[in-house]
Amino acid sequence: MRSYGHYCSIARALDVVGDRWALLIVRELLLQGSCRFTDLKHGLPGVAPSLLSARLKELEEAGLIAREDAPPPIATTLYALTPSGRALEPVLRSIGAWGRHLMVADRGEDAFQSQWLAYSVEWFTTDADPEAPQVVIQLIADDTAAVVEVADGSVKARPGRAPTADLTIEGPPRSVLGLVMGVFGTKDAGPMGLTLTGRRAVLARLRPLRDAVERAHHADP
Amino acid sequence: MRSYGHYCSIARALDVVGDRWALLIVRELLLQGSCRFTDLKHGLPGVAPSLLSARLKELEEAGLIAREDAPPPIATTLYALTPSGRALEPVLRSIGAWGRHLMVADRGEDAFQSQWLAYSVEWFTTDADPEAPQVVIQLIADDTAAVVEVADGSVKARPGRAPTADLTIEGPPRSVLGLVMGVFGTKDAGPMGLTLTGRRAVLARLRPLRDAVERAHHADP
DNA sequence: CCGGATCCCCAGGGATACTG
DNA sequence: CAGTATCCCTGGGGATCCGG
Repeated sequence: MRSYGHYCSIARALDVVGDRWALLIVRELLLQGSCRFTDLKHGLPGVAPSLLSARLKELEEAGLIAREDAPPPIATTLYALTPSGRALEPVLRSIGAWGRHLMVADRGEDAFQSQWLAYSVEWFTTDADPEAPQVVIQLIADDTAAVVEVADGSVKARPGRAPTADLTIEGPPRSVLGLVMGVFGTKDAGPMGLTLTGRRAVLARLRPLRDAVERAHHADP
Repeated sequence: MRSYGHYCSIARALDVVGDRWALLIVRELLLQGSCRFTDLKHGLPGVAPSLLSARLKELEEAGLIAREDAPPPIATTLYALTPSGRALEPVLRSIGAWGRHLMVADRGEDAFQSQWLAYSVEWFTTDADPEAPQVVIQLIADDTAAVVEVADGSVKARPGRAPTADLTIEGPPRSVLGLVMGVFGTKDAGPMGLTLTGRRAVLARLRPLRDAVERAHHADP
């Protein structure tokens, strides 16, 4: 990317990660951990392979990414974040927090992946009752799935399915996320195309963090 | 900007503010407050007026910016952030925090402005001794100046000059910021081209916050 | 199937000039 | 002062192809 030419830490940061797709590549490496070119490509629907290749090279030169040749049985190159790249997590968290208010709009054809479902819950909700016993919630959004474990005041989420869950929420991505993030309540679950199986009460354990944009509106309407 | 087409709050946020210059426009409005087209242009060296005009229109449509026609005596249009735009401050803070480690590199010809000097100090340093009386530090970097007031555990900084200061630090931007941010100590002030006037000891009141990238390296080297 | 490289084409953005 | 208009060029989307 062409430099902004400003002696300012924001501008210099954007000189490095302001290119198209750059921060989304970091997102995928953060969520997936060390992974292959193809895994990245799959986690970034719409990216041209040539562009992905070019960005990876740039980010490697900038010291955000390291490529490691996997040991013999695998014989492929893996991409991983360096400490400097991992230090971008707060940036992605704050951007994601700001972008939450854009998730209610239905754009229909957007791609969706299970790791995005997982990070949304883990980053933007908290355990409403740290003293209560652990609960497991299974989320199924279209063909993606994630397991949410709420316990000891923290919320952990990962792509995949659990053998057993206290509650299973199934439906389109917008509805699953909307319910989990508190955009609407269980009463509206039906009209939103959701199917809830199990103890609905455990949903109360998941408290959505206050949205940054809403908070700003409330502070100064 | 072309949409990424991901149903993910990070990607949707970048659909809105991922365009070139967009976040820097927000930076200027955050630092300068409500201001005119020309003020923005001046705070964004290198931007083409046509591009600035286009971005302002886009950001206005996205609801981040509002244009207000100033009252009669002025008769110009002012641009200001809406609450939604102001909610981007944590994003700019985290990006700026990550970009701090890029500020040591000397790129020589970079533009520099007093409001960037001010926010760097205010965002990334803290009062090392909240009980001690207020101190005022005058920073002069080339032709820009900022006043830093340290008191009651907080650091306030603004562009401009103070009638009187406990300490005046003058020199090239990289050196002034390097000293204030703790990259080097007062012993190296001479070689860095700095001139210190007043009580050097008050510099100890300014404690730089730990750099995110350094912290990441230390956690996992 | 993996990890790219190559090619074409268009839109986004840089530079400069110009106008209400 | 507050933008538009114009020109040009690069960056990136899309598809295809190629070596391992």
